[in-house]
Amino acid sequence: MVITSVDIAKASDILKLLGDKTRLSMVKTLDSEDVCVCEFVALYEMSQPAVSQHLRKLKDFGLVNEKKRGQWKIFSLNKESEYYPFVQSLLAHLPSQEDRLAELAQKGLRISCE
Amino acid sequence: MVITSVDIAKASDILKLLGDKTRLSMVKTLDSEDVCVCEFVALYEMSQPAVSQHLRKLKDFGLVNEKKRGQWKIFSLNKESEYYPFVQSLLAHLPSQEDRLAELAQKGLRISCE
DNA sequence: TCTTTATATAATTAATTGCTTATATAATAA
DNA sequence: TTATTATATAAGCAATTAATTATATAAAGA
Repeated sequence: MVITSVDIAKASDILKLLGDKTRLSMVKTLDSEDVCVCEFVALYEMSQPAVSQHLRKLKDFGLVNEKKRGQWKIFSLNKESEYYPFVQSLLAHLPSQEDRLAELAQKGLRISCE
Repeated sequence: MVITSVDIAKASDILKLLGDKTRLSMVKTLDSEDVCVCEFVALYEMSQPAVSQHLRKLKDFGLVNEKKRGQWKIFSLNKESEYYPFVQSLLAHLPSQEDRLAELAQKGLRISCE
């Protein structure tokens, strides 16, 4: 396994970004599936603007990509980011969030737009 | 390699703690050598109370240990912490801080108290 | 003893953060 | 067209953060 080096200042910026449980959970969730804004709103007890603002921060760091699908905005993890290996090594220690997405699907709150 | 799991809330707290370049640098530095407070004061352009406060936060999380040696307080990384594997996987991506310690030694600013 | 050195703690403050509400835009549905 | 749904942005605010200065304590040295 090749370990890419990230300078301290940039690394601490990324850790600060991920040092918020909502954003960290978002990134871990995106590690298994693409998710749209309204699904995140259903997933967290938080207003839609709050969710949008968290996602914007993740995007500003280039950690996630977004694409428009009809009225929905779908977010995905940017595996091309130079910081992806760094982030990935963190995510490996976190519990999978797939059950939370499954729960959402069971409530009929997942969108389908492919 | 066994990967230990850390829950999202605790992980985000640790990432927030390390999401400060001074504290992140301290932890990376301690990954190679034990360091006392006055050495950190020499290492960072920051007052002694600021350094003490950062070290206290690291200690409150159990990430570092301290021991008294005469008038000095020596800090070390707590490799017994349940979060050490998580932290270690981050540190692996950061550049070594050993040259900064060497520079300090060259200026005669390293203490010797063993 | 008195002074110096190393450290910790408390009070203060400026900057940052993460939410809220209000509002605007764009796409879809009726 | 009008209403609804999904999203983004702006303004405001309370809480948190990271530094500072001032001060206290303890150990070492003269």
